[in-house]
Amino acid sequence: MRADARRNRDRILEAARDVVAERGKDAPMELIARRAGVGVGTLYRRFPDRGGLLAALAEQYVHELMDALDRTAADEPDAWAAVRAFVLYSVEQGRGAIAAALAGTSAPEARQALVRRVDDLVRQAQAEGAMRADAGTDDIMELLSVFACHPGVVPQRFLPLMLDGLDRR
Amino acid sequence: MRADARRNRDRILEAARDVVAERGKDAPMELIARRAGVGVGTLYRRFPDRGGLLAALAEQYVHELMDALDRTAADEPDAWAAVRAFVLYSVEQGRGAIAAALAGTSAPEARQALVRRVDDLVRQAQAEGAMRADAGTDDIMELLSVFACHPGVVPQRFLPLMLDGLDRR
DNA sequence: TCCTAAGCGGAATATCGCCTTCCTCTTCTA
DNA sequence: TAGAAGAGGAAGGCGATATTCCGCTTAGGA
Repeated sequence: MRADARRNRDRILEAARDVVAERGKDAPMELIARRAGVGVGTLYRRFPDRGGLLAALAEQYVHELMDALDRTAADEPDAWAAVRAFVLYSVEQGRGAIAAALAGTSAPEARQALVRRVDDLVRQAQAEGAMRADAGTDDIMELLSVFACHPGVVPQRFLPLMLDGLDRR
Repeated sequence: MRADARRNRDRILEAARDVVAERGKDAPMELIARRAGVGVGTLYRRFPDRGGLLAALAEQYVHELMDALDRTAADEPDAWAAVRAFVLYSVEQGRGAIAAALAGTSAPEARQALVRRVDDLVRQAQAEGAMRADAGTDDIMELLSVFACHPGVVPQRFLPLMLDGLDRR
C-alpha cells in the first residue's frame, strides 16, 4: 500500500471515530470523508462498505479502552477507584457513543477480552468492599452506553452521581 | 366538531404519545396515523403541522406528570420518597422520551408550573436531609430526559442506582 | 528523470423514506 | 334523507444519502 494511501486510511478512521461519536453509526459517509479531508471516492476505496469501516473502528476502539484500563489500573490506589476513573475517562472521551453504536457489531472477541478485564477489577472492588455487591460488570459496560447518546455536559454531571450510586451501601 | 372527528383526534394524540416516545419527535407521521388506526389524511386534517401535534402532546404530557406528582406527594411518607416515586413512575411510563423530545418545544408555561412543583419537593427533601444538597431540581428534570432515549430495561436498572447517588451523602 | 500503476476527488446518478396534497367515497346529524 | 363534514390512501414531490465512475494527480521504482 502506498504511503499516501496508508495516511488517508488513518485519517479516515480518525475522522470516523469522531463523527460516529457525534452522529451515530448511520452518520453520512460524506461527512466522514469531509472531516478526514478526503473525497468520498477515497473513503469508498478504503472501506467498500460501512460495515468494514465500523469493524475497523470497533477494533481500534476496544484497544484504546484496553489501554485506558491498563493505565488507570496502574495509577489508581485501588480497584474501585480504577473502575471509576476508567468509566469517567471513557465517557469524557466521548467514545461511549462508539461503544453504543457498535454494540453487537463486529469484534466480539476483542470486546470479550475487555469485559473480562473490567470484570476482574469489579470483583476486586467488591471484594475490597468499595463497590456495592448488587451491581456488576454488565452495569459498568451498560453505563458507557447509557451516557453515550448524551454528549456534552450531561455525563459530566450525572456520571459521578451514578458512580456514587454504585458505591458500597 | 363531529363526534367521530373528536374520537379520532383523541386516538391520534394517544398514538402520537406512544410513537414519539419510541421514535422521537421526528417519527414518521404515517406511523402515528397507522397506530391510531387512521389515514394520514385524517391526521393532517386534525393537526395541519407537526408543531401543532407536538404542542398538544406537550400540554397533555405535562398535565399527566402534574397529576402523578400530586399522587405521589400524597401517598409517600416524605418529600424525598415522593421525588423518587415520581421519577420512577415517569420513566416507567416511558414518557421521559416525550419530555426529551419536547424539551424546549411548546407549553413552556405549563412546564414551568411542573418544575416549580418539583422544586418545592426537592427543597423540602433537602431540608429534611434526605437528598444531597449539591444536586437540584434541574438534575431531576434532566434525569427524566437522560433515560428517555433508553426504553426498556435500562432505566429500570439504572434509575434506582442513580437515585441512590442522589441520597444524602 | 521518467513511467505507470495506484490513488484521488467529486460531480453525477440512483435510491429511499417521508411529507403533503387532493380527490373520491363514507358517515354523521339536523 | 340531504348535504356538510370527515375519512382514506394513492400519487407526486422533495431532500438527503449512498454509490459509482472517470479524468486528473502523484508516489516511488527503474
